[in-house]
Amino acid sequence: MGNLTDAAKVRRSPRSKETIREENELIILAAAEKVFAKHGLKGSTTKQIADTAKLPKSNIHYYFYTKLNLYRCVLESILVDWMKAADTFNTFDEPREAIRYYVGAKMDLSRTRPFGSKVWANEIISGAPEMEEILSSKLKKWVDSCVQSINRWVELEKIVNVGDAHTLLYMIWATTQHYADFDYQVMILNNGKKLTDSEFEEKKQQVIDLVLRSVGLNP
Amino acid sequence: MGNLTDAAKVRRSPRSKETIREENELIILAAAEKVFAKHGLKGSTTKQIADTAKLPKSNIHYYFYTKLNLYRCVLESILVDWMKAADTFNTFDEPREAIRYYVGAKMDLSRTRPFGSKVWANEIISGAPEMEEILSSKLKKWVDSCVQSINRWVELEKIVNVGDAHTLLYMIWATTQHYADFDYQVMILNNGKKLTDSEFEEKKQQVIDLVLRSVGLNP
DNA sequence: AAAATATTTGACCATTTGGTCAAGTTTTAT
DNA sequence: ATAAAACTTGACCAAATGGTCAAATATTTT
Repeated sequence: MGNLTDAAKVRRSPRSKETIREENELIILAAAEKVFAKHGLKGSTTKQIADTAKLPKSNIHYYFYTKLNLYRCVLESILVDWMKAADTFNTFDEPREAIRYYVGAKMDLSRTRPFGSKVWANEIISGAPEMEEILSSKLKKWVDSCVQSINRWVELEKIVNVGDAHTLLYMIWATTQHYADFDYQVMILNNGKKLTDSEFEEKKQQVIDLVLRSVGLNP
Repeated sequence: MGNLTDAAKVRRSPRSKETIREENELIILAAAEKVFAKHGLKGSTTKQIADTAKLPKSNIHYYFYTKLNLYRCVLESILVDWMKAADTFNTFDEPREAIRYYVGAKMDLSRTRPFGSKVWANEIISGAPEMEEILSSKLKKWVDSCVQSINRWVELEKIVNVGDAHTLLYMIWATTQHYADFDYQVMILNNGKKLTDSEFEEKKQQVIDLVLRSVGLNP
């Protein structure tokens, strides 16, 4: 057993300086995202998160103080990725390109970070008690500028008149996030097998085409 | 205080025979649907449900034994409404009518029974631990026949080729259920006001038109 | 009317929960 | 080298939880 201690020493030494905090925070955030995705804020326990992170429970509290604070940190960390995809929407002049890029990016996020999407879904479903501010400030502003873009495209007759631009946005959000939030259902209806990468790329293209046609654009 | 007892007697007497159980079960189911929608299975407490139902906690256990059993009963009761709307999809020959009717019915359900939709959403998000059987039997069968209908429409060139028919179905589900599951977000982005009945009818028509165009049909 | 059945309810309990704390260990700064 | 700061962790706690039970009340059956 003596050499085991030596091995541990060797393994631990390269882990240098202030990275300890960073590393552990990332481990805990990832574990928390997974657990919160499955059970929501109230349904998740700090012990579950600790076990998932393979750390003692006290450690979770040492880094994040309370469960609620950890939950907020998870939500915020998801928002960063969320906003990156969103920001591009208004940078394209042509609706075809804007929709293609944005829908594609949202589909990719659903694929790469399904737990994050689920945590957000849970939060909104339960009345967004922690995210009310962000929704009515940050998100509201982004949506307003999106709506303007869409309305301009309608005026320029680049897309058909969809009535309320929000309706189109909601369709895009709902459809793309469905592949993350309801991935289990998607799997069951795919004969119990998870979508392969190439299958997912197919669906992504199909979703893009559906959305394009829905506003009168020929894919 | 004597007449208060008399009043109670008078009020209670018309409540006849075996309706006691029926009445209470309905009250508890409604309360449970509301609470489960907000907090999920694990996050909800029997006390919350009891308070919402304005009954003592023991009463909930008397009628439904355990929290898990009550949860299952709620899910089943929602499924009934769900399936009613679903059954009609394959009764129409023309895709335009089938889509119009089905999307309309799903939107109406989102409006009239948002809590039910949320409970299902929560259940699927958390991996459908209680509904796995139903998903892979009942739902799978219905979806398969739906997919056939859609594929036939494609062959007859009544709608454009959407690739995998599932993609279209998911878009319909996701978009319509968005108005229930994310109603809080919809409200915030509607300047903090709930959608009025006439606003909702507008959105419903817009969703129908988007879906119709997405498969190449002119609304 | 009285026996049998169904409903109501408060008191109670073992378990689980989020969170604290202090004693130990490791890493960094001097 | 050694003091200071940061990290680790098991033991612990008050509050909340799902569920039980028996006694009281109401309803139905005979």
